[in-house]
Amino acid sequence: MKEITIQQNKVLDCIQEYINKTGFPPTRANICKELGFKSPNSAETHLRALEKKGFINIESGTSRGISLVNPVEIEENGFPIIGLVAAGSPTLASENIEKTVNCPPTFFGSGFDYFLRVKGLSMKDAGIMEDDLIAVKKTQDIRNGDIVVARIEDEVTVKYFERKSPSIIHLQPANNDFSDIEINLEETELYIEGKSIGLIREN
Amino acid sequence: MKEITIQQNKVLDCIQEYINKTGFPPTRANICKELGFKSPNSAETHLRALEKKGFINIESGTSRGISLVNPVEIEENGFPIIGLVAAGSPTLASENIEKTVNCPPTFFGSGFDYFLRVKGLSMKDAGIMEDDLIAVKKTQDIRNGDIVVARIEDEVTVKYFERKSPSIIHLQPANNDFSDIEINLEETELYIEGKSIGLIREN
DNA sequence: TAATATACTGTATATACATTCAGTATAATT
DNA sequence: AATTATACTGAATGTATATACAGTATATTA
Repeated sequence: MKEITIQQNKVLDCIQEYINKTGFPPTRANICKELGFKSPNSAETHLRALEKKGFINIESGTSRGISLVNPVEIEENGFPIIGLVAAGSPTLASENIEKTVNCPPTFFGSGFDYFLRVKGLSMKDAGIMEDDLIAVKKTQDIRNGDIVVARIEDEVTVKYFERKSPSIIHLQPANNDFSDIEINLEETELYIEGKSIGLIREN
Repeated sequence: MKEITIQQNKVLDCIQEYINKTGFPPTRANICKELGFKSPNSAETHLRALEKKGFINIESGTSRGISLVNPVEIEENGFPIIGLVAAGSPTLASENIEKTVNCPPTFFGSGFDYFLRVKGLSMKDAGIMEDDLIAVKKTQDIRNGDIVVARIEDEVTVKYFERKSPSIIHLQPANNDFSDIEINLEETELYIEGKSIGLIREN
């Protein structure tokens, strides 16, 4: 965005205030009245300058055809999106972070830690589709039926959690094309990264 | 807020969409073009009715002097959640708003207008489950395969959109337990409230 | 039965508005 | 020294726009 002069900034502010106050943009005459100009051409030339510099759009031949070009919102501390790779643990290392999503920490009721981008359709019948973002809360407080992010040896997967016995865990997909994974904790290492407490889909 | 007729609701939606699209309110002629009216007075009378019922303000003698009384979505990045009721149009009237969700307007790429809480499982195979919140963008720019919020006569539903011929539209569920809805536009009134551009699930 | 609200078409018109042209003047570039 | 951007006044003009008026028609309310 190019430089802006003091007068042009006044005009830009004037437009913003006018829209906030009335709900629609000002005419040239409105701007003149607000800023004390005596000729509509004073507003006109400032508007042309603002358009040229990319701060506003002007719809030609249209009354009040001014629209603000909103600058990109400031990216505050958002939540990271982590890609779910077939092998490897989803770490918060920066190289694994696709981008960050700006939303309140309490977006899904209780707090969560990161978003995980889902690959595959193994949880299709639970309404979790390819490329969905599941909100993951890092916790070991897992109950039967929870959707968990589990790491078996080096492979990360999203499944329903079902404890059959103290040492036998079933990880169940929500898709008939996939089979249950039975894990004997005495033979195989299982680590629960966390559980899904919400979902976002960007179409 | 008083009752609103279907036609008046169309005009209200039209105004909102126009502002979203252009940044400034429509003229009478703009509304006529969008909704297929042939006389500017058609828009005029609807506007007067909407003003009388308190949905809009009209600044007399002013071009494009229409302002929305209830621009809920502008309030601090809060987007309203509207319940999907079997009968009736999802309006932004305050009594229909469950609560508001705080998230950036560009959360799903392009802008959207409100969240609709989904009832039933007719879009189950598209990963849309009961009580999910779909992000609805009010628009008439619909393409085959889009997930739309449609109103057939007085019933609101979420389905895939498929235009079979200029006057035949299929609304397809994503669930084998449900059947396609075939609509002949010459016999049945169909109004597209908007399309789904994203989804949020709160577990 | 009369009155009112809804839902339109169609014509007409005063004016609100965008936009161009003609100037004046100052400061910053090239 | 010439050009360009900024910062205005003032007048003129075509048209974009609001809005009234005249109809037609149906449904609802008092």
